[in-house]
Amino acid sequence: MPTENLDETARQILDAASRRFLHYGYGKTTMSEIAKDCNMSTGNLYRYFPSKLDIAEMFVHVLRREQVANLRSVLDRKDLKPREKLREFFVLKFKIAYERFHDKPKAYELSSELLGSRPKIALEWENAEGRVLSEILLEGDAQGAFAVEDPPHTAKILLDAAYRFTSPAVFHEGEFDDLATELNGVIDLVLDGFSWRAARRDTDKSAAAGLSA
Amino acid sequence: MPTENLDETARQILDAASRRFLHYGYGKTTMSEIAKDCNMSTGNLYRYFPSKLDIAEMFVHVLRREQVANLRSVLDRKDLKPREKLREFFVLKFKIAYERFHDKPKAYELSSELLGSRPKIALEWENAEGRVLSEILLEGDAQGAFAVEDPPHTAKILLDAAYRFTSPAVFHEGEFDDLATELNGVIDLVLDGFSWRAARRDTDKSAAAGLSA
DNA sequence: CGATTGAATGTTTTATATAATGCTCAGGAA
DNA sequence: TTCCTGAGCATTATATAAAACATTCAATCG
Repeated sequence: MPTENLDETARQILDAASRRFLHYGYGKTTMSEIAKDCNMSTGNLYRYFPSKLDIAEMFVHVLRREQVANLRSVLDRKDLKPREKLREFFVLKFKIAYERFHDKPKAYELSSELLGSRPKIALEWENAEGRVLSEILLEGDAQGAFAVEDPPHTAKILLDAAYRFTSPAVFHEGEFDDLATELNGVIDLVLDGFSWRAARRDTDKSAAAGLSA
Repeated sequence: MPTENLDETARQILDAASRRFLHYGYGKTTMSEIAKDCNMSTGNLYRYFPSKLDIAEMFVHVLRREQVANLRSVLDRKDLKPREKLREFFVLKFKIAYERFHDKPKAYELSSELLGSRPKIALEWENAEGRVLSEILLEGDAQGAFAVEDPPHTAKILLDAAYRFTSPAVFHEGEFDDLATELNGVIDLVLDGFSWRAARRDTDKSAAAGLSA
């Protein structure tokens, strides 16, 4: 469902719907409003999208794609070492989650509404982020910073450990700084875990070398 | 608000209310039903509890106290080493959370309802659990298994890292085993982090010893 | 023939009326 | 004085009617 191969008309519909979703929210925008914005009838909308919910899905799909691209940009930063990339990944993810809840209430409302009816797409998001994280881990592993046997699995573990700072459930006003501090505490601990594993792998290696020698 | 220094009448009210809460849920039990169960008038209930919500608060207070006592029992297990206690603490916490959602829907409904109106009491629960966890950390630190500068702070970090497995938000049928596996993955990583810190502390010590010698 | 329309349809939201409930308090019983 | 009652008030929940809505499709258009 990439947005590139969208019909011109479909894109027009998506744009009109997006504007209304952001401004008024999902529940408060009607199909006839979208149709009127596009100078067409309601019936014609259904030639391009199976339902209103599918328009919403495409809308958040675009949003999430931007966010994942944003996270992926951490991979390209030459100024960061692997461990710093890992931290930056989660700090950025935390910021994105916070802003989604804090500055874009309508987008947040839309996300929740969508996840209520289409729980599966949350898995897609997790997988997309997991893939980026896996690449960070793989790069770090190659450079000796981490000792990761199974990057996708480890990525999942890490996303679990940071879940509190990305779940929209418990953001309260002013908690931002406290949560950011705690997130860094979690990352510190996790990085120390990787240090241990990397050191263990080194000793195992030299032990094996010693045996074979 | 300990339950011990409760008036006889207050306890009677609490018992009657508890039975109805568990069986019918908070919304579906009325003050006059509770009063009838106690052979008294509705007005009299208010001599012992400020409001219906306060009865509910006392009710879940009792439940949570049992759960915290349950978690604390991990501390006394002679057969477990500190690291195993840490793991057992979180596995047990996970099971409790799962069962609360899975087998006792009414109790869960009550918890959510209460947290909606009294967000602060979630902090009390966290603190109570944090205190137990701090003790585990302190004991492990004394035995050299962990290197914990600030047990309460580290406890908070650990509770954050395990948040996903204790938050009621995303339990879905059948997910239990997968989540349990992932929880153990998180604990593995965290324990490796402690191993690293303990090893670092040892080398620091011997370095200092070497200097002073 | 593919693209579009807009009235018709069944469902969901919303507005309104009605009943039930949480809570108070003036007074009564012990 | 202390404990308790229960009718009364204000609020909240439930049931019902009305309006709005998402979706469909036979008919129209280019």
